[in-house]
Amino acid sequence: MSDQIAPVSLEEFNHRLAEISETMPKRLRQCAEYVAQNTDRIAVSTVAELSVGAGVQPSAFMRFCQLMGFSGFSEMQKMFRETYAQKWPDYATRLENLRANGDDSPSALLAEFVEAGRLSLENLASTVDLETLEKAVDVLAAAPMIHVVGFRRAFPVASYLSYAFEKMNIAAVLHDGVGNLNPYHAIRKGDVVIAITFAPYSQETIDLAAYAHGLGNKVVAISDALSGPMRKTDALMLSVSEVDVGAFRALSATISLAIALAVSVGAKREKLIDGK
Amino acid sequence: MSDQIAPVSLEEFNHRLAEISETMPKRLRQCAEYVAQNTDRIAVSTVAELSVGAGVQPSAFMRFCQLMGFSGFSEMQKMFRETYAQKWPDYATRLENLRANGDDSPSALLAEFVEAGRLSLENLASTVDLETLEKAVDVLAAAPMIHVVGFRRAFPVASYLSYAFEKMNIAAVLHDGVGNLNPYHAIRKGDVVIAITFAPYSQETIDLAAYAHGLGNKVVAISDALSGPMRKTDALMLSVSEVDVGAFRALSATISLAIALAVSVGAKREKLIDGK
DNA sequence: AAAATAATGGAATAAAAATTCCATAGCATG
DNA sequence: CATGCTATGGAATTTTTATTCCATTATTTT
Repeated sequence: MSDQIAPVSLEEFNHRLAEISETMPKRLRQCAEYVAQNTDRIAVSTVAELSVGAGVQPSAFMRFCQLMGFSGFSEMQKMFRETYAQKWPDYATRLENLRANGDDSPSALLAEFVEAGRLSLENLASTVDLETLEKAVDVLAAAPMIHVVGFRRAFPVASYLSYAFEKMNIAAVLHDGVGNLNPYHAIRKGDVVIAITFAPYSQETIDLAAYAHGLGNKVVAISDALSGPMRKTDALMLSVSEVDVGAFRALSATISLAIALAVSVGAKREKLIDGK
Repeated sequence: MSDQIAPVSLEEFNHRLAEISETMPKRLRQCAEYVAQNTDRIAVSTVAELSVGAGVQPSAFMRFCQLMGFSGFSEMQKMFRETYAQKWPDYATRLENLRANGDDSPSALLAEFVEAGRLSLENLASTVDLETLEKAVDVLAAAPMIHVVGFRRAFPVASYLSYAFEKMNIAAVLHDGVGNLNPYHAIRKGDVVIAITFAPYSQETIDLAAYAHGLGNKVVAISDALSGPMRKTDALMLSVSEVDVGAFRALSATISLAIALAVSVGAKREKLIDGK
């Protein structure tokens, strides 16, 4: 076993690998070779699998881990699993720390929201369901009228969507609940509804979507989970998970998705007009 | 155990999750919720870890796996480990993949907005004027009533601000222009106005801010430049520069700043109350 | 309100995986 | 070519992890 301290990051790991692989015996060098080429598999494989891949015995692989400075395979794997998870730090814990420090200064809060926003955006980029997004664009591009609905914390998103539609000369109404007018009359056959709602889901939004669906109309939903009550309306579900800061979220990802959707619809419509 | 066939891809998995999660009992729904939000952890975690994450017993998590169509956790994990390699590429690559689908495809546009949002947030973090921000928090925390005003593309920001204030039980009104009522009567001496406006600046917003300033009231402005017409109102100017995508912007930075401002005010008020 | 059914928690068990150990094979050195 | 040292393979052991089972608790139905 090496008396060296174990690497704690990918960089350190690679450095040590390069450093010692020269002087390794044959089998262990095979391990080094294989590991260098398949770094990404370490987090999700067993010693048995890796040793087969490297063409050595499990015990040989074990010795390799120890030479690298770890106590064994498990410890080495732990490092890789943690590196992978690093992108999603535990926000609950971080917030607790923040609270514990009494650090609710404006700048600390702003930093939190900025960081939460960045994470949410990254996550959006890697989890968005492109197929559904494209279907939603098609449906909306063909709609004679778009109804946008979203209350409470979804309302800013709804209002921004209708602003964007207006700017692009796309027929759209924002159902804002002003005057408690019955919005149902406005919905005609063929119209499309964009419903935005997050847990706890607001009943008005769900009802409107359900009503439109009952008429045989298409519904596009923007929500924070694939499950949720919009499911019943057969909606094209676009789910976004925002990283919360305390009881609030910055809506960065949701608004980005919404505006991208709107602009895509605009682009698609232009294409359709040009095509004719 | 379900007689359904097990999902073999992330899409299938998500689909099935959405499909059955409404009809699940409480604990299993907790699992579904947690899994939907932490898909990336499954490949590198144990049942024990995931079940504490979801707040359930390991056996409950087990039943969840079976309901999803797998024989057990191991089989489910296998699916995630196999698709793991595709998720490993970093954020830059994922963005490229989004862009690869053609210039004005929804995914390329989304990538643009995501990237613009990230840049804007970075920029916000490094350029925000902390001193002004803190002054604004102080002023707002002391206000008997907060008036929020912002039209057109600033309106989503304004509405989110008033949502946040409402949630924190802070007296605030959103001047939304509905009914063309004269908003000036609502403004009393000592009230504070938050005015949000971007070029081209909307006259109503400027007028309201100027009126409040004329009464001797404080004005907090969120805008896209330090100059601009709000200057005249002696406002505490918070400037945010958003990166545009074509004619649109994702508002990520502006909303983050706004919500951080609101939450800071809430925190400050609590402190003031505790102090007395 | 009682009975039946479904859900849950927790401990017991089974399975899988990691780790160690040791006998043997290879290799260099005198 | 014998001796000591290192490397190796494979089986035995230990540890961790998944899975099952059942008693208890909720929920629904009659």
